[in-house]
Amino acid sequence: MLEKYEKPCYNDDTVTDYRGGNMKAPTIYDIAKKLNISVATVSRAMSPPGTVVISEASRLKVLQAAKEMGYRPNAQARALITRKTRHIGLFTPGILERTGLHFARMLQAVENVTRTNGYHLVVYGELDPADVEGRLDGLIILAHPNEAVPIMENLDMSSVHVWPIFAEAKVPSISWDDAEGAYCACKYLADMGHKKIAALFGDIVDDVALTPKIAGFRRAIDELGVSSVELFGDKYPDQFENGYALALDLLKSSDKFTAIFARNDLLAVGAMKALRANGLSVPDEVSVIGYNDTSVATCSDPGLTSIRTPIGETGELAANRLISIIEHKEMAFDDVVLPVSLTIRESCASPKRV
Amino acid sequence: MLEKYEKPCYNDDTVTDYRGGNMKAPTIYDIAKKLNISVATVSRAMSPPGTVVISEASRLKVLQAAKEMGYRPNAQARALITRKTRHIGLFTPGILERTGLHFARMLQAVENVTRTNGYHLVVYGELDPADVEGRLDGLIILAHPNEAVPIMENLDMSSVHVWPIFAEAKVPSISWDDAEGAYCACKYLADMGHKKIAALFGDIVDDVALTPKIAGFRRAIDELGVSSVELFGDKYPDQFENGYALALDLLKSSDKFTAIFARNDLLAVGAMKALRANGLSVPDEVSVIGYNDTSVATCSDPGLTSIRTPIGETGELAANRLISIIEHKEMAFDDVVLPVSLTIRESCASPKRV
DNA sequence: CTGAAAGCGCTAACAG
DNA sequence: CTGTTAGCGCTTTCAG
Repeated sequence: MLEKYEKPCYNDDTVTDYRGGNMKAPTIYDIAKKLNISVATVSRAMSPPGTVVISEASRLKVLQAAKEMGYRPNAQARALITRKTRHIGLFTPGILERTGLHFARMLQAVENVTRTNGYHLVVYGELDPADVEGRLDGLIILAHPNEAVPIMENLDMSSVHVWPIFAEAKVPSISWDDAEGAYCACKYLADMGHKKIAALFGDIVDDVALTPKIAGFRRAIDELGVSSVELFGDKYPDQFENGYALALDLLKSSDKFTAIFARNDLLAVGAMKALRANGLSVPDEVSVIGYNDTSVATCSDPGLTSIRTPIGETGELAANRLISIIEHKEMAFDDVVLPVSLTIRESCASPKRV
Repeated sequence: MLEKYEKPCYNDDTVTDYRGGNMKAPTIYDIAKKLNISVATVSRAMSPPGTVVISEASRLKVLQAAKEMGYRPNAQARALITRKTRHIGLFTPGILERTGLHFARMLQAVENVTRTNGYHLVVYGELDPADVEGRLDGLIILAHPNEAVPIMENLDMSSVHVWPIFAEAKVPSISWDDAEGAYCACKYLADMGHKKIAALFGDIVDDVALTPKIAGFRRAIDELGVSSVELFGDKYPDQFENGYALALDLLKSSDKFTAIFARNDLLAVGAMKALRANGLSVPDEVSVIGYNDTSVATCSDPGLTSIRTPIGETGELAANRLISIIEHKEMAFDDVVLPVSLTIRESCASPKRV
């Protein structure tokens, strides 16, 4: 009976535990041989229940033997024929600089979803579409449109784009509402009674990712009838230092602002430091509100009131959607814009300074 | 001439650019057919120069055709036969909670090294050795020994362990010198004139990862002839809150400390906040030194003097060493302990309070 | 130096 | 429901 298998069987019949020795890993041929059945049946037993025709008895018998023998399906052989690698990529250029403090939160969410669904997450700080072709089932692009678009255009696989602004209609996108966030921050300040709000935008004006925040801020200013000063520019590579420098500029001018809205938390805490260095207390004399609600907001003193952006949720959603697309549960989906919220701490109060 | 190839050729002769149409990707058979040579020669041309016998003329001819046809080697087919996947894993449980603020720095370094060497980095927040078997060429284990050891014992591949303490002699390890770090912090304080130093250790005493810090701290205390108070316990899940609470406990006691050494930066800034809340100024009345030199140290006010641990360097070294092992350039290497350093900011000064 | 042929371990028709 | 068989795309002896 055993002779009919032409494929070589490397392991003899005494194999009970692959880990025990240093022989080659058992294959479906070894299982088939041991059970006197065909490799096809073994293969069928290995595929997810319900996706293939096989008797319950066979499935159980094979699974049992496989367990005893320490069998592990060979991912490469499977991928070679199914054309699915069960790898999902995450492209995130400038892990530290750009995505900064958000990154761990995002990665954790994405990794959790991919792993739970049986995918392996491959992380790239740089990416050439050519050398991931055929290695990935799909890609999550966590990048500024400037970097994302060239990738998307040459990519031969499913992908989703995550960024607080839409990049392209061609690729499904997940983002969060930065216009609303900036509006909300500004309104919070105005509602407290602030009449002149300074905005620390930092980066260069034509940065597409900054646009929604500027728009939201300006809309609030107009609607709420308060006045504003907008500060741009980033002299230093470090956001904290930029916040410090920008706030200093602000103080040198004669603007009678009583509140500062910062484009991100680092800029905000930098500004707070400059304020204190100039004898101004936060929030008694000047209120400061940050953006992103990162760990620096939690541990600054006073605690920084900040707009919370749904980083983790975004990552989770992106991963889930990508998997749906890959598995054809969902061929396409509408772009999603997640809401932001306000985390109130101690850095804002009604204005006392005039 | 062409009939001799039994393997099917899916692409006709007009193929010039795979991207142009939606036919299947070209294989070595397509190249061989076009060039009227054997697939063996094509295969040889694809392997790294010098590793295989082939005439320079053939190699160039094949490479040229491959480029024109948009050929990409199939990673799975190659892996199936070579038994090398060119994937390296990074196991890092509790990406956010545990590895916290370091994580991005470490990941960036590791990703950079792996990518530069032609490897793809797969990240795992949880890992069962069974389901990475055969998918990875090696694994970087960035985990507390409690989590690392069970993994290492069941792992069937090369691995290196990264943690500020040795876990096992069996696996090469890279770490940094926390004993020296704690000593150095304490000495810095003592040299400034502090006579009683409080240590905020936070976590439970028997945590193996804490041991070197405690040992280093105590050695400094003994050698330098200063006195100390050690505080343990973590009431809250959040380190910042723990720092705050621990400092409060300290203030309630009658200890006449003038300086605080904190086990990590978050604990330190939490303590600074508690100090200020009690009307004590840093560093005028109490000096505070942190550990790890993370982003919160940079942006706290006053800037937190902190022990810098070489996270990025560690990741880089770990990845390089692992690759050396995988490629048999280095069969084994000595465990490495990287030095730490002191980053001086504004949170420490000579004691004025008595 | 090059070609023919044998697989790597697995899945998927296609028969039975 | 199960077995046979033909590959997936590539590397690697082994001849020539």
